[in-house]
Amino acid sequence: MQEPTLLLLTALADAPRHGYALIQEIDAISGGRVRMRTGTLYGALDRLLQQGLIEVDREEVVDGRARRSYALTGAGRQVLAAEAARLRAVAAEAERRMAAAAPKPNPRVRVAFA
Amino acid sequence: MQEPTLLLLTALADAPRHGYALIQEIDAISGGRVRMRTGTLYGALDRLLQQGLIEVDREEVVDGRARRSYALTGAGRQVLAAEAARLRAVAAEAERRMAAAAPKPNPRVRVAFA
DNA sequence: CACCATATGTCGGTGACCGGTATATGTAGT
DNA sequence: ACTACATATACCGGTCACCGACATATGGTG
Repeated sequence: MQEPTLLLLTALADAPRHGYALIQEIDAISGGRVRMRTGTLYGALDRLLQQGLIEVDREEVVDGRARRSYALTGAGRQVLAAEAARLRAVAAEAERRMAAAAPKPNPRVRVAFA
Repeated sequence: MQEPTLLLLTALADAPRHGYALIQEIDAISGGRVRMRTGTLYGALDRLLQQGLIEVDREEVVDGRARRSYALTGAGRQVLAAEAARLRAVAAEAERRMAAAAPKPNPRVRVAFA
């Protein structure tokens, strides 16, 4: 699972959203860092639908424009939770190791936890 | 940056290591979940060397076997720190949103933190 | 003698992602 | 009236990280 896909699931975690809203939501979540392309989005949506991690919530027509909104499934929620836990673990390990490296520690600076 | 590459940098975060040791280290870090292939490893090492995130630490011959160890550069350390922070942020956002969803909250169960 | 651990490396295939393009309507600016 | 932008969905070709398999070589174990 790559970052765009993860952000997609994250953007669906609190409420169902349609494609274009997901692009904007991911832009906001990432602080403008990730601008999801439509090619990535709809490819990812197809893949996630096929994997059963998301489902079509409803289809409607607003102002003459078709709009299809997607929702996380139970499986999707489980996968997202697992993925989030895994990311936290890897981030923690990376930070722990970087702190453990310290070839020339400054004796005036102490950390509160080991 | 994908997970194998991130784990590679993480495995180098506390001390220099050679290729085969990195495979074992990543196996250990991930709790056996990620078994890095040599194809992935040496490809990633070449890429990271080219990007200046790692460097060759030393080359030696042990028991008739060549051994080349790699070390994180300053740039690599910065990138790893940034990546770790980013992952923690995404994981936190995903968990926050999943908690915020709660369509049918059980009133007997309360969370300690909001 | 076979097998596994150690150790480095190449090569072809796959698949997620990117960038560009296409289509269509409503709104705001000039 | 024309242009540009926001909204909205969708396809397609290219790239590149990763995977799986294979190749090579030595030392230790059953």
